[in-house]
Amino acid sequence: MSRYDPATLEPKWQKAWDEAGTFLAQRSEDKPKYYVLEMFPYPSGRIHIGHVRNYTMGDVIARYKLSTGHNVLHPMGWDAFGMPAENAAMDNGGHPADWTYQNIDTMRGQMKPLGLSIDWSREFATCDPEYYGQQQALFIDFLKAGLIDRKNATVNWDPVDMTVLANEQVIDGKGWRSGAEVERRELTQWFFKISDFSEELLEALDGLDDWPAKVKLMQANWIGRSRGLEFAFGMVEPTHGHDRVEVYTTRPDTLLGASFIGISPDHPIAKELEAHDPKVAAFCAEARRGGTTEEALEKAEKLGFDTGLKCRHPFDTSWELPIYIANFILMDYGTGAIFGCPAHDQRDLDFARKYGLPVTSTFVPLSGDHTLPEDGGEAFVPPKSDKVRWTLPFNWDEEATGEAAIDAAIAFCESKGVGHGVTKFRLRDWGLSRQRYWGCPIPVVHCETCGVVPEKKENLPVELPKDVSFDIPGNPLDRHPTWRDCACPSCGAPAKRETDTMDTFVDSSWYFARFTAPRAETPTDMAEAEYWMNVDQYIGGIEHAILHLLYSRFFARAMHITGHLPEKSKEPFNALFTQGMVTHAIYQTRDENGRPVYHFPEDVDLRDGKAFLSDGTEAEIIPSAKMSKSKKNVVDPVAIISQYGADTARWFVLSDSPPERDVEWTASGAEAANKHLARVWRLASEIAEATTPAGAEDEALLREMHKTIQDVTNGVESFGFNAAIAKLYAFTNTLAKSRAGAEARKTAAKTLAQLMSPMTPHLAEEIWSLLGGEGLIANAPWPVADEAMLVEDTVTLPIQVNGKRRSEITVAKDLSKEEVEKIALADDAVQKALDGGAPKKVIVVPGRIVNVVV
RNA sequence: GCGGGCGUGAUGGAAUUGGUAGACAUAUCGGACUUAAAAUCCGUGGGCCGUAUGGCCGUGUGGGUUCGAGUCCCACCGCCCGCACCA
Repeated sequence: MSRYDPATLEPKWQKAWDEAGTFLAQRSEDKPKYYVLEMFPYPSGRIHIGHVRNYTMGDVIARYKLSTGHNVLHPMGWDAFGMPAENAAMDNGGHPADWTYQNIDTMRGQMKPLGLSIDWSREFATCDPEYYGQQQALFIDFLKAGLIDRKNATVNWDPVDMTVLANEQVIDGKGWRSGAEVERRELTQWFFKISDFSEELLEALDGLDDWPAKVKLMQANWIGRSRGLEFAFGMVEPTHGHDRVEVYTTRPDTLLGASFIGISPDHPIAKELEAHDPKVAAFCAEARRGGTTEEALEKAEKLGFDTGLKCRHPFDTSWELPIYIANFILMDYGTGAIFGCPAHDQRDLDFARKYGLPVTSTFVPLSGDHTLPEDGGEAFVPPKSDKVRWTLPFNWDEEATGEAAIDAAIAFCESKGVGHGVTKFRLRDWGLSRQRYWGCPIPVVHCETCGVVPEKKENLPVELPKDVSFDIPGNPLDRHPTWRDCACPSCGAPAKRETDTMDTFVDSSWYFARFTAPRAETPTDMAEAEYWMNVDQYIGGIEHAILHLLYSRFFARAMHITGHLPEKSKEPFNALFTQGMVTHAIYQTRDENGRPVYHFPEDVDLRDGKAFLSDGTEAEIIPSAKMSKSKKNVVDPVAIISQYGADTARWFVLSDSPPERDVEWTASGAEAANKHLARVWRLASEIAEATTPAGAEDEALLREMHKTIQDVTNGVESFGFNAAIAKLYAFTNTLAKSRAGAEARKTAAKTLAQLMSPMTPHLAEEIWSLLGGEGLIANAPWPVADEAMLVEDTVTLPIQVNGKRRSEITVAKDLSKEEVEKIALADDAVQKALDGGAPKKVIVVPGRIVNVVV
């Protein structure tokens, strides 16, 4: 007998699918459609095992939906703009486009052997001018619809390289290449007005029933709706034309605990002072040091500068509060000014202690030991829903929750004419400008007479020039000799092109819509979008829970407003699944200085759970670490496929862990997966030649088969791939041991192949054809469990005594509670526990359990 | 720092969502087949006590709710994801 040989059978079936056009998405009204999409990859150069897992999951769904009678759309493309291509050009020369397209070719070549059911005819890369030209058309439509704005934003400025840095290029507050201290600088930028949709994006989360609750919660917190008070502190002495400081606070109830006013270094008052006072200028320069991330701001040492200016408290004009410039206040938030209440905010308390400012509690706990912050305790910050005792209420009960107090405080302030209650959102507008070459050019022109003018649509795409160099920092578009110069689309006079390009999040915010009509002359084709949208199942990493998904939700709305998507697509992803990573053990030794040295898995021998190098040295095993090239704990899918075949890789990445969690890649696990597939192949080959007559064991096998159909179907439907695979293992064991007749075993083996076909499609096709299945298994209708074969007439119930399992009974399935109780109480173990007495209580959960309390 | 999540045998994990903890798989050990090895097949497989029937303990740690907790609540510890210019 020949053996399981994926190296010949996998290409054979891939060719068969190709020739039959099995996975070309077909629009037809006679079948329901199903659109399954995995987040498309960045073309980094090689696929990694995480891609294999991600795309295999999508493939299982796609193939399952195909066999349940759907027109399936399962496309693939490339998120191809971005910094790595420019960094490669800087480091090694060459052009970002060449680097990117070569990587795409490599990765496509690595992906195709996986046998994914992808409609490759729809493939595109976001750096194709055909794609980004349509993106420019969208930009122009958004601009005309008032969905885009221009204003200032803070960026990381590298004063040595004279360039804007991405957050990831700022390491410990220093530029990654220059090592210079980064400073925060303001620049005029383009913005999508996503904050206009804050309320809607928040409210609509409720309708996303098939999204993970945690993702919806993260988005809700990110959008961050808050109710607060906007009001002004009058200044004791006006300065440079300013006589008041506008603040927004979510805790107006603590207004009587106010201690100081804090303003951003970029606040208009701070800027005035900076221009006139070198000491203020020095402080502001110091305060602007470091990166722009929220994390950096929160973790930085809190610094303040006493301006000497004072404000009056709105409730008591004799009460004067000092105005500090503080480095932790961002101009982008609220009004760029706050009042500090040290008793009820730890950051304000640290600040107050550092600068010797007063601390006044406005409420204390209802009971228990409490050291007041004025006496050296921590800031008291209970949840707003907790009741506390107020020592300084204005118009509410002494015992009230923070929530009630805030509402009462807003009402009180409004009645006194001190400000007004407002609802604000944390969500900021989406700054899309990037001072980089390798992105979609922003299609506008700056004209001296006409101002900012959008490019004419017939001139799209505004293509990136090819003749650029990356030998000096900064954006090559800025210094390109001719590309910048153009004619104003409005008046025809000489003008300058915008040299900023778009954030790569823009590219990925509508690619799912483009897949429905990837060659259309407009961004989308409404008929195609009507048919294929929405994405029925979207699959990707949890790291995209907020930004990518929120931006896509905004884009879908904006595309609807501008007539590029139907109403129903305002929420473009019906269901979302976030999968875990693939991890791998790290093998580590130490050099003479105690520094870690890492070793590739293929250079390590595993014996008795220990790892040894070729020279016999034992290496430490660090399990389940995120794969990283520097730690050398990577496995190359290409090597796995050539060693075991794609089906083994696919089977393994699905088998060991629930899809939403991380899975640990182990050599022994991959080996075992391969052995199992070889066993299934052997089993099917034997069954193909079997001639045993029908017999008494047929029914037991078929019953088990129907149960397996049910379990595997449920598993696939609910993303329980690992559980489905466990059932398939169990059923393979049953089939291997079965003495049923040849016909029953053939039926069982064909069904087994069908149930395995979404995971191991090549092996499944091979078995299907071996056992005389009709056509391709990929097109065969999914097996349906026969309800009659699932019914059991008896059930085994565990008997607990005081919650501990002591015995079990087997009873008729529909036996009454009273009868079950009677049988349970008669059980030896129960009798022994009762010791002649009567039970205190008997709990009978039908079909589940009996618990006797003694 | 803030927001979100995760934690079960030597290992990856299962558990019908509050009802028999450890399915399925890996490592290990034992056996069959073989001159031998590989492959394959059968068995063992949380800890402790016991020849065994069985008993006690056990889901990161500590507490709580419940007839019953891996599952719910509170606190703590550890790890992971995100924090708006990485993709």
